[in-house]
Amino acid sequence: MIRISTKTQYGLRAMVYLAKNKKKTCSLKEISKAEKIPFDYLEKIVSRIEKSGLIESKRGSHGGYFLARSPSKVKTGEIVRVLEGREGLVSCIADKNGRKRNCPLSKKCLTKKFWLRIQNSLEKALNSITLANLIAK
Amino acid sequence: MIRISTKTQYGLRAMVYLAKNKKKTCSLKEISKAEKIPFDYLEKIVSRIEKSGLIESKRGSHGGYFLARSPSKVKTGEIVRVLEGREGLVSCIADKNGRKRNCPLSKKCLTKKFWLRIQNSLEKALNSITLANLIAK
DNA sequence: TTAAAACCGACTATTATTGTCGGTTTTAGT
DNA sequence: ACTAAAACCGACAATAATAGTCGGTTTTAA
Repeated sequence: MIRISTKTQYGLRAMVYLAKNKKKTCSLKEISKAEKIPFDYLEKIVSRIEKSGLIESKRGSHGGYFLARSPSKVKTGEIVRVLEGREGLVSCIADKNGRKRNCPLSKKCLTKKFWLRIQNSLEKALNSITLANLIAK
Repeated sequence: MIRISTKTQYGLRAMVYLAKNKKKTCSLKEISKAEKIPFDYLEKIVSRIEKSGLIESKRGSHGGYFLARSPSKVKTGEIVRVLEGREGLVSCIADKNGRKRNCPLSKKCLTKKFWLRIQNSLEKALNSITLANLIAK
């Protein structure tokens, strides 16, 4: 089966943690311990998410991270998109620096529309679930 | 976005080619040329598909490959599963030599069920489309 | 002033992907 | 029987992506 990178899994876990603790700012140390994610790697991941605007940070002592919006306003699809990077389930679908290896068939290719359809269905699934849904159960 | 490997893309294209030419046996040379897939790589891919039983081969001169079933009986999900290998969208979901890196949280993890849900939705999409559907349009 | 935190860029190790190569075996046609 | 075309096979190699590490700088509350 197609794999989700552990980066994305870590990232989602971190986001869920922030959603569960949305009253306070959470330090990387805290998240890293609670979720058993390597500290330095987590930093890179969270910094990436922060740049996307999904979370915000407070620097200095007693600093940390917190959600930029309420958990019910954060779709899991947004998180996955930020961390998985590249656009397109297959390389011949659009680019946004997922690098488009131009398929030599393009026009005639019967599979392109198919992959597009799968991609849409996947995105639909991801966008139908929010962080609030995840912490609800 | 999550990526489908080019191996799987090649494999699907090859299968579509066989579906379009289901009257005859098609040689790798022929498929490779028509679909612009590196010959040696294609061989590896097709050999893998053959072992799964989705296609059959005839050896020797005038040999080649052909579908083991009618295109309407071959779900795209089967092809993807064979080529993508590993089970589970995330590593903590089952193993079948996708190698399970055991998640230290397991029980408490709120995200596992989520990934499972996404995986199901993806499989459903893939299993709802057959080779016949692809060549129909 | 100090300690705890975010922030940053470069580096490294490991693994997966995408091929390539050199050969063997099988088979139809001559 | 010989030849050419094909499948079949295992090992190798190059590249890219992933996962993780490291050494520092900057900011801020106490």
